[in-house]
Amino acid sequence: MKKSNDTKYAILGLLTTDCRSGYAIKQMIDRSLNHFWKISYGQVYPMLKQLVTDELATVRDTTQAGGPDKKEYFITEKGEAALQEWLQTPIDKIPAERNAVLLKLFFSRHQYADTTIRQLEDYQEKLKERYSTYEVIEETIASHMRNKQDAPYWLFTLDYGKRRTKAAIDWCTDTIDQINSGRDNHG
Amino acid sequence: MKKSNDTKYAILGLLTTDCRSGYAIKQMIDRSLNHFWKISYGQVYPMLKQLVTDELATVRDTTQAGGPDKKEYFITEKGEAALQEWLQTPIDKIPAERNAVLLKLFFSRHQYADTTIRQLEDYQEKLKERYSTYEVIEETIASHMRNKQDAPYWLFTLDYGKRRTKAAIDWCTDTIDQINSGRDNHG
DNA sequence: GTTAGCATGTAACTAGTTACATGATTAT
DNA sequence: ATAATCATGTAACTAGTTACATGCTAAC
Repeated sequence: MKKSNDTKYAILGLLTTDCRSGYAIKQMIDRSLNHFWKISYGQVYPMLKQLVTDELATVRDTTQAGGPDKKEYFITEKGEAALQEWLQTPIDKIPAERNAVLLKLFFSRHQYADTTIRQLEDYQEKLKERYSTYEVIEETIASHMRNKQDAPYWLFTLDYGKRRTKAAIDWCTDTIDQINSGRDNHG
Repeated sequence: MKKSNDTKYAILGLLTTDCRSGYAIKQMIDRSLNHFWKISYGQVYPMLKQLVTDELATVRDTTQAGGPDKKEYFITEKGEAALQEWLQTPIDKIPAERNAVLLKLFFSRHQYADTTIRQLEDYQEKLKERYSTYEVIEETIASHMRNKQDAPYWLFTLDYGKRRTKAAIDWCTDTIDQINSGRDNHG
């Protein structure tokens, strides 16, 4: 069983949009795929090299007027075939989220209710911030919409993030309430 | 800035429940923390060793009548202090979920609507399975309820998982509908 | 002159997975 | 006998992060 390395296909897929350089790919992931994918330069550049080695992409050195030199990558036919094959392959298992907040909550009988509530409030605040970044991503996608074909799919992924984040925010409110009412009963 | 290694505290925390061996810890995580944490034996055993080295736990060899030998671990006072300190520390950032389904959806203009829908249906099915495992976890927690003090917190984490999974299931339904109605318009 | 943004890359590290190896006991 | 469950562990690997190193251009 070979591992299919989704990050490889994230990069390959982005070569089908306007992203042609390692820098542009990193920017794009940070700005528009941020809610379900992330990557570091330490992955981007070696992987682009690998794509060329595997003949899934070609590279061309480009000198820009008014900007530093860069490398432009282009997906090959073999690359497009590989991308489509990957798109058709169903995922084998649901992504496992590792959530340190829940881990702490799980052991919270070792803690005063106050401290637990503070943790949940802090988490909720971060979730709200995240929710508001979805608005930013929505704008980014809207302004990128020369690519009309991509737009609906990109907005679907955004909707997913919003709904799940909303569910988590609401859970925080309700859980804080429950801890508070439990505390009142015992105090 | 030192990384605080949450897995270490997951194990340390479980030593405050009835789990005393590496095997028991692994079972517990698979059965009751499964929806927000996972671990492999390749982490458990070396980490238990590390806890002893760091004096956060002690170990005792135990021979069982009717069972193989095992090692029992006990949290020390230093360990309990470390656990509490970790519990009080707020998380620095929201866990980033890497979701290959969304990644594929993001590039789905390269794919027939049928194939995209099949992916979403497959994902939804897996989500429903996962949702039903929450019922199992709920039972496990209920049967473990000698530890009455832990119960409410464990059920909170379960509620989180249920709500978020429900949000994802509903999103699948709505997204499939939208893709279908879009296809009708263009066909 | 200095900050911000564009641009490319590597080395060392940390975390986590997978496959392997061993062996006891209990139930079918 | 043989499968399931209990029990412990390591080696090799893969993925991903962080810190570092370099250098250009444009705007303030």
